[in-house]
Amino acid sequence: MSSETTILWFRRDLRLADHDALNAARVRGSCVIPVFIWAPEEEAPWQPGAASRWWLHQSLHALRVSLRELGSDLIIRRGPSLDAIRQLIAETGATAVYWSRLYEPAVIERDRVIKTALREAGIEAKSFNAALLHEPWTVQTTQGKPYQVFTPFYRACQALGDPSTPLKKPTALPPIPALASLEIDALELLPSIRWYTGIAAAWQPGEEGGLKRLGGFAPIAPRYKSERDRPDLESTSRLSPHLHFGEISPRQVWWAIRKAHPGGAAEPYLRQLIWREFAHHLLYHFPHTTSEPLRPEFKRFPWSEDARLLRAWQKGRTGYPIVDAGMRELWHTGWMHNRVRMIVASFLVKDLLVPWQAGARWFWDTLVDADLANNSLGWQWTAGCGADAAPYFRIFNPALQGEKFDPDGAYVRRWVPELARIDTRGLHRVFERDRQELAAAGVEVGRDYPAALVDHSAARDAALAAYDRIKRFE
DNA sequence: TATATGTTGTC
DNA sequence: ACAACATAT
Repeated sequence: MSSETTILWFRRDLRLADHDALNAARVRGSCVIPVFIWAPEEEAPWQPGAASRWWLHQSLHALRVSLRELGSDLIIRRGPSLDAIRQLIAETGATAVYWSRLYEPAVIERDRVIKTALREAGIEAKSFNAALLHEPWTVQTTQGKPYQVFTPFYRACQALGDPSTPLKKPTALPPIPALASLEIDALELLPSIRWYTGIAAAWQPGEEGGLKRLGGFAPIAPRYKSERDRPDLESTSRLSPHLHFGEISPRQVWWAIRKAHPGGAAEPYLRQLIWREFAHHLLYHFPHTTSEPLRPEFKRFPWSEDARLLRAWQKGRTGYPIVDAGMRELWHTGWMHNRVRMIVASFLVKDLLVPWQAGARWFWDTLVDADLANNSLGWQWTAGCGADAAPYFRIFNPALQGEKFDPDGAYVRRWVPELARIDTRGLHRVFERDRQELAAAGVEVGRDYPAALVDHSAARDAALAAYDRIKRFE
């Protein structure tokens, strides 16, 4: 009996369907012991932020309910992870530990140490893929090197063909012996101040919530092609937090979309899944890019460390309506539309000249889908210092972007209600309008809505001049 | 998945 | 007057 006991170590694979490690553990023997170990310090310097912890709390609850429905349970312990695993082995006589791989540098190193220690102790330690269509070392250039440009990476992935079809969720699981477990509340993942009510209203964490979201999105996925850039519409999948926590797998998403649209009408969306793969590829092969620019010349970029500017951006008080709408959507819901992420990021980095790392940190703490791979890629792309980077001179004009992608102003009116009565023409450039006109809509700039933090045209010139300075010494 | 500006074409 | 396009950043 004990020789068949397998510890199933859950981390960010919080689902029961399409779970290779779970499947292998069931095949191996009659006893599977699901465990979650809370050890945030092992992920330093990128331990989960506040929004992620809220999500994790909910997701662990959902996973525990699902496991109990199938006759099993979720044992919850505190780290250090290796100590907790050893303790469980002593308590259960387990002879194997299975888990799903992650790709953050600190986690890779932690897992490597644990795998080695377990094997030296005669335990079968085995990891599985659960998070990616193609793991980072399975895609390489003809030179055998990692990709640094998206399009060739995308083609290489296409050449690898469709992933295997997802595994079904088990209908029953073996019962587990009586073991001590913490309550989820004991992990204190929820903040003492209840700032998360807006987040709770917007999301259903957990496998069921993820599958519901996928089921709702798959039929309308073709809309993604034409409406993806419209934050005032609901045309994106909003699957990112579910994917981050592994509540659904990219294989499940891939096949649900493919089967709903065999003609290829949803290819633009599937291409975005490959961006996610690309981000993990880069994180794995260039692990320093979480904090350092991939292009070294950006190390001497003359950033401004103006805390006042950073704070205004964080609070959504920049005086640029589309930027403020995005930052407030983020604060209230733990999420921001991707087009708006690019706009607010460009504003922070290029208009305010605040280091991209400061923006990445804020996103890390406030996004429910905060993901080290995606976050690092996104910020470096915006700053122009990363792989496949936007050339530095691509500077978003927040007024133009607003007019183009929020043409009716509905997104701004929703998240910046003090501007709700201003007519659409000129809503996105409220700083250019005269006082009387705004007074008629009940707005006094500087009292009801902040004056523009910087003049975009001048800020653009300053950013280009700063870039010119680092370029000259290339 | 950029923008500002200048030139050319069309009415 | 303004769209369409080219080009520099």
